[in-house]
Amino acid sequence: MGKRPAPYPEIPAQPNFPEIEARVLARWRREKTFERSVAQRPASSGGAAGDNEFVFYDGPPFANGLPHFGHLLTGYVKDVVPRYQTLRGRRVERRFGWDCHGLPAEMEAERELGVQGRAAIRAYGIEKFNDYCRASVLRYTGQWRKTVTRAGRWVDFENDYKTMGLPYMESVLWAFKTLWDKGLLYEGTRVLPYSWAAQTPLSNFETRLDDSLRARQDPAVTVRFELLPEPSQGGDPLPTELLAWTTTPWTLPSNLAVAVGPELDYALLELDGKNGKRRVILGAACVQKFAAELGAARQVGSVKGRALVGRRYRPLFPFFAELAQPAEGGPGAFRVLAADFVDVEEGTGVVHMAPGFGEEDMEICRAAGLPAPVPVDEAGRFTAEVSDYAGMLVFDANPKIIRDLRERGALLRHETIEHNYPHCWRTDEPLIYRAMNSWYLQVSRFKARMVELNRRINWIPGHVRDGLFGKWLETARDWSISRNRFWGTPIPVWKSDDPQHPRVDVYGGLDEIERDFGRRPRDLHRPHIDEFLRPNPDDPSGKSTMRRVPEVLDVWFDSGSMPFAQAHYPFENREWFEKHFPADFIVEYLAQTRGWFYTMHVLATALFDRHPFANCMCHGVALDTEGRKLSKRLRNYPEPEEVFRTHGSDALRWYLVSSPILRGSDLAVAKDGKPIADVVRGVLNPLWSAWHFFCLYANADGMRARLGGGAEGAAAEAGSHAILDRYILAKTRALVEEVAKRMDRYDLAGACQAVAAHLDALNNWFIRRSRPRFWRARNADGPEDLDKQAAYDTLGRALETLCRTASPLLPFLTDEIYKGLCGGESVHLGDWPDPQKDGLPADPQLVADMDQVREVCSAAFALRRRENVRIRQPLRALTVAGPGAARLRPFVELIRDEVNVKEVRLEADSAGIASLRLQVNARALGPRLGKMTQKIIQAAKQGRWEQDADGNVRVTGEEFGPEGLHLEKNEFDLRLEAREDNDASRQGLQALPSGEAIAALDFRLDETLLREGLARDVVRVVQQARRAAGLHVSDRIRLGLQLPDSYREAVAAFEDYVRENTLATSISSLAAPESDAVPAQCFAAELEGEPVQISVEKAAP
RNA sequence: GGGCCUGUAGCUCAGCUGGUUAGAGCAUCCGCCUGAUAAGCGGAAGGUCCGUGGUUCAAAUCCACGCAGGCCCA
Repeated sequence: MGKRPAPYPEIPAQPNFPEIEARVLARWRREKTFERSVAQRPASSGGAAGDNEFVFYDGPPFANGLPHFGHLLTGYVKDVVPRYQTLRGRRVERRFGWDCHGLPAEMEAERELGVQGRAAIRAYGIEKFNDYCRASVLRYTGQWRKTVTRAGRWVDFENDYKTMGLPYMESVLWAFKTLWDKGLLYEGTRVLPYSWAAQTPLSNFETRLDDSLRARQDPAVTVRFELLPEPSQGGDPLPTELLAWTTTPWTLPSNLAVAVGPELDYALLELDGKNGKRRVILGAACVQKFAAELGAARQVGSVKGRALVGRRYRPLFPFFAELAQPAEGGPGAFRVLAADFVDVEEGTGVVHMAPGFGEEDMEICRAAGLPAPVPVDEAGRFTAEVSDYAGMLVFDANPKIIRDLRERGALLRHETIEHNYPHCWRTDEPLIYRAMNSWYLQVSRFKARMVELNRRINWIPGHVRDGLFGKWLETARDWSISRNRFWGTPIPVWKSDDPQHPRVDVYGGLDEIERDFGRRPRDLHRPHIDEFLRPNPDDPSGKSTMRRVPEVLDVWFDSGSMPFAQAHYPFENREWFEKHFPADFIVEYLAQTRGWFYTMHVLATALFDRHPFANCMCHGVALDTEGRKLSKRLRNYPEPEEVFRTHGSDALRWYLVSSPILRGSDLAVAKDGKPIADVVRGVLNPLWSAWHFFCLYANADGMRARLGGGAEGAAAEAGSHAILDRYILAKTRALVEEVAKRMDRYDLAGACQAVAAHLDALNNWFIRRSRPRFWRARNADGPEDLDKQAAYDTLGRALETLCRTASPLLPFLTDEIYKGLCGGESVHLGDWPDPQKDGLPADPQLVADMDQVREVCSAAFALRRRENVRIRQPLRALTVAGPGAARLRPFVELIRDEVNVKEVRLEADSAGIASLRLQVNARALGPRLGKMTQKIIQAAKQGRWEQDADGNVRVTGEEFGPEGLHLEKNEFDLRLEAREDNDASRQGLQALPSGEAIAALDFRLDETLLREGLARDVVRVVQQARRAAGLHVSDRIRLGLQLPDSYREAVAAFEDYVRENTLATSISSLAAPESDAVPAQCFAAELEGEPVQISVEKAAP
């Protein structure tokens, strides 16, 4: 008999997953699998153009940083969903994008070039600076590509988009111009969060990114503002001062007013000072806080804030003293103003106002006709206007300012407070608030529409729509879109440089610029674009020039433009854009509700009156086990490269995608990566194990599974075991449907759970129960071979379908198995399983029955455990009694084998061993009977009920009257329970959890049963010896045994059994050893404490 | 100060369109099988469902008020 060729790969039981992944990656690259998986799906299904596309937008990462753990998580989701949709037949194009502009790039360039600040950059040369930025932002693209590729993420790097590309930027200009034409842009002066370190204002949402709020210690001072006598009221009887509190002493030199709450009560205190009596005014509710300083003071009156409004005071500093004189009939500076926002929670109820440095200050002061001087330069240093502190960084000036106040007698209290203070997300330096000129998008005008359009978006998790994002939209403010920087899309506005001849031009594209300037920009970046000058057409003298304003656009304007700018819309691809907007799906981390999600929504609403994406998934943040953010500095996370090397990408993918982080919560990642190893153990190994089993036996038998249809037919032909075939195929169908349902809802974790549960059914039920069918010797075309073929067909089909179903979740492993199983093309080029075409029967009843079978077996095992009887010991009989028992008829063989009994009896009547318990269906009963429900539940629990011959059930008891209370059929279930006083002897009883049947195991043993049990014990030790000897599962052996008497007798009585189950061609007795030494070729073991020896010798086949 | 989320077994989390006895995985304990897998399988133990009130015949689930944690906004 010649050796049959192995139809399947010879694979190890313990695979090296990283090695497999490397192989699969090489194959994908060689066979251009990704490209083909996209290309083979038509964009339209024959209906409307593009109707077969699933549109995915890839949020562009900042290009000049390296990919980190968080990117991997997002990347996996960005891969799983498109792979799934591709299987479903959709065309899913995936363009990678690079976010090139903005502060991150500029900061890095400043650092590396040693050029700090705007003035230094101008001196260095804007062109050289920007050239440096351009080169540096693409520095890590290679590393990105490598990591993303290694993670198995399929994305198109060739056809990527870059926000610094000319076409992209031209689309951004178009957006600006379009918004301008709609009247949604304006230029204005406002107080903005300003990063003096980065020398630029930030948008309100940039200050909210990540952990920009950080604890910081600052001085808090309480200062005295000395009121000037009020001649009209005859003057104050004594010198009087207002107390004000601030945590930004450096703004005091710019103080122009103080504000009080008009309706608040203020206390008038009198105290003795060095220079005689004086009076102090502060919020009545705040007096207590200043007990230390004002303890000796007497309250001599109280006054409403309203009454203080208009009073003048002496400026603390001389720098802006001239503003006390009203400019054009206004009231002038250094007066008490009214402001509703003033409260007495913090401070004194009197608020110092520096309109150049506070948003509310500016509003209040502007209403009072006051200017907003800003004596602080771009770098956060005082200007010459404030001569005493000129050149000092404002925070550094605090101590000197406080000292000067003290010397001047203007300081009441100096303390230090720790508070949360916003910091610059790029430089980590504290921000200041500063009046700036800026360009604004008037978001407040279409806020309501954004809220409306948001209702069309499906957010995952759902609460984000009306919660985090919805609430944020409702409070949206105008967006400061300009930055006083260099590396960005230029604001396309040209202004006349002569105010006598004003003119403003806005350009929305290269053609328009060429038309007016006579040449076409080849690069829209500064400084080139700044060189486009022309005479002002509105100036008859011809002397003034149109010059571009210096600002560039906020980088978030770039990324918000991604849906149209990536396609150079509207200059090209008009149709393409229409078909790819809005996106079907995007995913980023939760904080992008302030970033990319938000800016896309703003621009989509303003420009197109549409929502930009239909399904948006927000995931949480990965933290370490201490709850800290993952940081390079702390090295508190498993290195991705290391995980790839040890466990592989599929394990990491599964770990992340199956975790609650996808539902928006945070995930604690253990640095040691143990949970990832658990994925290997719990998911990858079992899947591999099933495949290994298949290969092992199929190769030994030289048989192939027939996958192309007919498996079901083959299963039907086969004998008694075919029910397992039908079961696993029906179970597989249920899996396919469950995973589809989950994936369609973007519940990736749920899909993982379904796959993991299925693996258990496949390995620990179908395969384990089917093993004898794979063991049996071939017998050319006998019934054994038909059954064997059916088993291979079924297992092959189950594996093949499982691979296709799980391929988005485990793209490497499933492709490796699929290729070995089916040959030919990658699993990722196939279709989602179709139960009809793939012959997967729908049989929920069979699946439910099999679940019941497993319950019966579990019950039997529990009974054995209770009685301390090992499973190898055959027992006389298992009885399953109850109305549900008959359904198990087709499974008796299976149960008999699994629980090791000689007979399985199914009986409808369980009266002898079980009693009935009434379980009322409260859901049905409640609406009908209301209050009575609880009493009925009580009665049922106490067994106060009767059943008549027709099966009618009445609960009895005084409260239900003499007749009792009749229950309708749908209002109760009768469940079986083991009877304490059962009439069976030596029987263990265990009710099934379903209550439909009760299992009774007969533990009475006789000589034969005992012997068989011992024979099985012998078989077990022989199997251990086989394994120890390194034999193949199908090798035949000559078996030698040296056993205690009882076992020898058992082997003699069950010799055939022992031979069959150990593949022994002969069994002989070994001579009793003369010493304790074990002969070299023998395997030593113990049976019930007695030493035994076994020799296994490979026999001819 | 306001908003959103979270609070369930030792740990990580399901369940929460109200329905009697609250589940899973991991960890623990006990045991078992073994001609694929000991990186396996089974069984058991483990819970005032954060608290207090309320609605209801019935609350982990709905409502109110708290408490604790996270995030966001003032």
